[in-house]
Amino acid sequence: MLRTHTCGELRSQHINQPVVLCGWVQGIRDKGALLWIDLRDRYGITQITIEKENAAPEILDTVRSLGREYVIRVSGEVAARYSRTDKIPTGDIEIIPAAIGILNAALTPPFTIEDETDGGDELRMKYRYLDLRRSEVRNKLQLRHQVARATRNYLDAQDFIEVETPVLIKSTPEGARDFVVPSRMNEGQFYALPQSPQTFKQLLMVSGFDKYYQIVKCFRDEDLRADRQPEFTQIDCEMSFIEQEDILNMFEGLVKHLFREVKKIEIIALPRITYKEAMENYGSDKPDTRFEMKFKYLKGNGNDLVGGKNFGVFDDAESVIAINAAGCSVYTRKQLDELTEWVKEPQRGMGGLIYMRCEKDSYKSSVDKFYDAEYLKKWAELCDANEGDLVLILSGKTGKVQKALGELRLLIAERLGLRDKNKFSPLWVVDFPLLEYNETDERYYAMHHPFTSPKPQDIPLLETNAGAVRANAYDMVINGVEIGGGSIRIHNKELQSRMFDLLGFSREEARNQFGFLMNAFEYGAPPHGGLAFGFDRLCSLFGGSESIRDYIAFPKNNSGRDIMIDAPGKLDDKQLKELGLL
RNA sequence: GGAUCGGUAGUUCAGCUGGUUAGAAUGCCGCCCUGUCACGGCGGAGGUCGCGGGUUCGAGUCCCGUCCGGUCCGCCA
Repeated sequence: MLRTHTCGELRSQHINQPVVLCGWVQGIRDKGALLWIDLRDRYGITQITIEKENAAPEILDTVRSLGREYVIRVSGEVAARYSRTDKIPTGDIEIIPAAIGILNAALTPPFTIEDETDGGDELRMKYRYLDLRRSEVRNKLQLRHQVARATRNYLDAQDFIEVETPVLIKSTPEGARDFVVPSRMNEGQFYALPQSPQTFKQLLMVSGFDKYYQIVKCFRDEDLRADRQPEFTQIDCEMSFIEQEDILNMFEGLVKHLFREVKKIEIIALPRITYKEAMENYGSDKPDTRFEMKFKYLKGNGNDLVGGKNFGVFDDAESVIAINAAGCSVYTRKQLDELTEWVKEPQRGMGGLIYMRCEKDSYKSSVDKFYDAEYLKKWAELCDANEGDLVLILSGKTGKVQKALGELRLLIAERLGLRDKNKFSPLWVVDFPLLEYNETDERYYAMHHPFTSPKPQDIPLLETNAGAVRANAYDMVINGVEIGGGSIRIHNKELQSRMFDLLGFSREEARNQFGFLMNAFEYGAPPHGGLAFGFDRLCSLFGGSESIRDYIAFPKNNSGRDIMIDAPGKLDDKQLKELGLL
């Protein structure tokens, strides 16, 4: 060992002990007759103090040549500090060096290695190995380690076993685009990297493994976002001889365990709401329930508080839905115009925004011409709106209005400071639809994936009204982020085969792509189901960050590039020929 | 595939309706300082304003194209 201690562990009880430390030069403060070196490693910072008058000439020579981020080895004695600090845990002591050796020189780094670095994102990514020296970034990876460890502890205690599944598998057209890998030994053929180990974990259930999990890399060749990377990590789980209720309980337990171990927070309960309720109340299948601001239906959902006044916008609308932006009656005309423009943007596509300011005993709205005070009062009552509140109203086709108002709800909440990153509000969203109709392709797609089991009572609907069939599928949502999702699977060959029919697979396509799974189902497949958590997202949620990138040691940028190693890259002709690609 | 914001010193940014020698902070280099810890003080070096074209007497600034990066929509079973 080159060292006896780390830079984070020496305290006053070590005073007078001889020690050897290794680390990086964080900074040098030269005070003339006195000079300090901050020595940093993963564990902390320890101050090295040199009194020039009493120091050996070799030490002074060495120190003169030091720069930031030099790697050095310091042997000396622990001393009590003349002036202490409580800014760092080692602030009571310092090292009086007997010798300082340079283990390696360093160029001046392109950005400062400090918590408040001066480096921009791109530069930090290019020199990610330097960025990772910063405690802020290192702490995020340490948090990730803690979450992984706590996950394994919990699942291990529940008799789950971790099994690795292959990374070179077969491409399937459903779902996300696959990353593909050419096969040299099978010219013209390709492996695909798994979007998830879905079929393998189901096969493990057929094999009798009962309770499986894996913290596993998955790959999707789709465009990136702050919370999406082409390779990402899932906590992938599957269980046999269970029903939906068992899964929900088991993984409610996992999430509570993680919050307890990692965040020291007790989660009391995870409410469950149906997909339908989520859409009706929040306009989203991943509602942020840290705050209320639920939808109120002026029209639709059995209400009609707007009819018969010859206001075409409302009369022609399928739904008229409102939210109460508490305390926002002070919004200026300019602010409201800006919100109106926002809801009219193409991705939301609303015709406009109607508002009602609630003042003392009176209401002011943009539709005063059509609706008298009595009407407005009824609206206010429905929305629980009181003096100082602002009711925001959208109208149109139900689904579109829900979606747009859901986004508006989040925007208002953000401005009101209701999206507190230190508050956590987990819930289950259950009873997702089994299928989703795609207008362009004129066919149904599986909302979750084609192995999801319909609710038994809805199976007859498969022939008559397939869009209304609900699935035994569930998502765990925390603070408006989809953290995990799963389903009870189909374990019966006939039902699976019917599902493929419904999704427009020919018998042959189904056999080619998933024949191995269908065959397996003929050899005694147990009832089973499971779910997968987005591990990177879970970590960023715990860390209070929107972006998952800092929780991944070496992430890709927005274009799917690793700018540090400059990947992806071209292959030379020899390699291409070998792979049969030229 | 689309929208939008950005690219100026090693770095993070400012730079007005186009006008003399392009600024600040930080980092870097030198000198001074006996208790600093984001040390402080004084001085210095450091720029093809992403790239290409255009408008103009004159472009960091305006226009067109292009490359790179951020965010969002589509996409992500």
